[in-house]
Amino acid sequence: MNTESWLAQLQSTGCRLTGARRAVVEVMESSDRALTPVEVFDAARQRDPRLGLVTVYRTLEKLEQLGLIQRVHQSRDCQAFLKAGIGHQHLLLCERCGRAVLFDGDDLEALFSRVGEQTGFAIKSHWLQLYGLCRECQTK
Amino acid sequence: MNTESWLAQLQSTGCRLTGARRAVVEVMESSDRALTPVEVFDAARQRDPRLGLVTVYRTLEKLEQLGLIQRVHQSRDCQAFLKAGIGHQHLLLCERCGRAVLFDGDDLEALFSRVGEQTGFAIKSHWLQLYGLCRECQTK
DNA sequence: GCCTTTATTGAAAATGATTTTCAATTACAG
DNA sequence: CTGTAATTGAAAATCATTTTCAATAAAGGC
Ligand SMILES: [Mn+2]
Ligand SMILES: [Mn+2]
Ligand SMILES: [Zn+2]
Ligand SMILES: [Zn+2]
Repeated sequence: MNTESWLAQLQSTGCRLTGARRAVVEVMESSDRALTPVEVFDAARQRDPRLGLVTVYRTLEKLEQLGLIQRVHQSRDCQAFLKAGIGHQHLLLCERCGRAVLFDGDDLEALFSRVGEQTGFAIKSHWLQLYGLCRECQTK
Repeated sequence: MNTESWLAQLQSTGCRLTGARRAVVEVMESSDRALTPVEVFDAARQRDPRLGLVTVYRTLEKLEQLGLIQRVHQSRDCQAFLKAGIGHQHLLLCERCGRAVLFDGDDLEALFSRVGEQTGFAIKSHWLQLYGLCRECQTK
């Protein structure tokens, strides 16, 4: 259960440990797909029925600041959140069920230097996402 | 002046040619950076002071459907629009001034097959954006 | 040019997501 | 256990976008 580690990190930055935060953390930490604030709200409310949507927004903001979750941009929903990986990674998303997988080890240096030369830009960072169908969704 | 070509395309799909559309087209066609609907509104209003923001939204939607402009997602603004290139291309954005450059000729096939094998996903499409500083912004 | 038809327009209202305000509650240091 | 300051949820405010609607004007036929 990684949940305790997330809660410990929250606590170490001066946050108090509440039922509302625990519920949101449990939902985010155990989800393998990006969730919108309302989806987090619906899931977390089952653990803490008093929970308000406002608190979900506030907790997501805190978790993002701590680098425990990341914002996921998609053509439709740009406000969904997913647990973050460690270090530089990229996302692979299932177009059907939304499942998300992180991967690393891209080698784009050659591309960067070519584009840098052609355009005169100094390239600082990049953003790569792959879309497809996960194993389960391929057979349905 | 490519503006006329955009207007002709609009007309060929049954649209009427109005001052409002002409203003929005001129702004989008001549901008080298992504603009939000309000930015388009402010710029286009100088050509057609009567212009309403609603019409900007409606015209941007039409231009996007025709493939003349594309939506640009960034960490902050996910609702900005930029003229589209031809065929499969990627974006390079200046982090300072917002200038946008399209480029093509990425070779990511090796990466796709490796990630596909490791994850079991069938990879269908991808999304790549580079960020950096344009030549002008490097020297300031 | 002058009608007629019908798409287009902008103002205002409606919607939906997010943020702010605020008084009541509660975690937790002492 | 107590005092205090952080946290909470409800309600109100804000902001971007969409819908509604009556007035306007583009384009085609004359
Ligand atoms: Mn990378
Ligand atoms: Mn590509
Ligand atoms: Zn799937
Ligand atoms: Zn620049």
